Amino acid sequence: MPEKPEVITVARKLEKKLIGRKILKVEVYHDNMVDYPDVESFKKRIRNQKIHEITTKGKWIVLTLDDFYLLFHLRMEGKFFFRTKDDERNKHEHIIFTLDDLEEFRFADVRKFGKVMLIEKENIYKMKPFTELGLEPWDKNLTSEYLKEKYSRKSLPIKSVLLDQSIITGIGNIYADEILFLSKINPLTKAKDLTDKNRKDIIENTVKVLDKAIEEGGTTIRSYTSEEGVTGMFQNNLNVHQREKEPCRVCNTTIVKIKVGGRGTYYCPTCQKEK
DNA sequence: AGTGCGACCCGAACGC
DNA sequence: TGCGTTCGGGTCGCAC
Repeated sequence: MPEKPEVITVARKLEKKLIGRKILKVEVYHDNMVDYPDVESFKKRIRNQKIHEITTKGKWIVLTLDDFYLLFHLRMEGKFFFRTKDDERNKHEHIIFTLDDLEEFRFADVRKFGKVMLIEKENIYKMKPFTELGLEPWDKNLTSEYLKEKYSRKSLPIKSVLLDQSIITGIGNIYADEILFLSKINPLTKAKDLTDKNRKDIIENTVKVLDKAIEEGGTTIRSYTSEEGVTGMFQNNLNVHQREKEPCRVCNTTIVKIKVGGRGTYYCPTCQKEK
C-alpha cells in the first residue's frame, strides 16, 4: 500500500505544515508503535525539538529535528491528521504530537502496524533501519551489474526479491507486479536466472512506474488514502495489480492471480510467459 | 547465508 | 439478513 510514491506524496504534504514548527510534547496511546527508544525516553527527548527538514529513505519518512531524526513507517495503513486539542481522539489515532502553534499532529493506524523511531543524529547510519536499506530506485549505482551481484545467490522468485528492501528500497506489492508486467518477466522466475536485459528492464521500469505514480499522487486502493481527502490517481494506470479476471491491456489475455511468497501476485500469462 | 513462515493487527470481503 | 471465517499488507524474528 504505501510504497515509495505514497511515502513521497505524504512527506511533501507534511513539509508544508511542519517545517519550522516545534514539538512541545507527545502522547502515546499504543506503546508498540514506538520502536526506538523506549516510550518514556521518546516522550522526554522529543520535547522542544524543532522540525527543520522532511525527506524519505526507503519507505521511511524522515524528519530532521535539532538533535534527532524522527522516523515514521506507515506500513499498510498509517496516516497523519492535523487536529486541535479540542478534537476528540479517534480510536485509531495512536501518537499525538502537540506543536508550538497548538495544532496537533496525529499519527493514526487502524492496524497498529505503523512505527515511529527517534534516533540520535550521530547514530542514524549505525543502526537499523538505515543499515539494512538498499539503493533508492533513482540511485546511479543501481545498475544491472549491481543487481547481478545481489541476485546471484537468490533462488527466490523475482517477485519476492523485488520486495527485499536491502536490494532496491521502496518497492511494495503493487508496484512489484507492475514493474514485472512492463518488463515482461514471469513473477516466479528465480532472481538468479534473470538475463542482463531482464535486469536492465527492471531498473528502467522501476523508475518509470514510480515516477508516474508520484506524478499521480500515489495509488488509492481498498481503503488506503494518504491523508484525509487526499486521493492518489495511479490506480487508473495499473496494468495487472488487482485486475484478476480482467483482460490484459496489451494482449487481451485474462489476468491471473497467484500467491508468491505468501503475497497476492497478478500477471498476464501471455505477456509474462515462463521461460 | 538463504529460505519459509508465524506474528503483529483488525476492517473488509467472502462464504454459508 | 446475519454470522463466522479468511484475507491482506510490510517487516521482523525465529527455526531450519
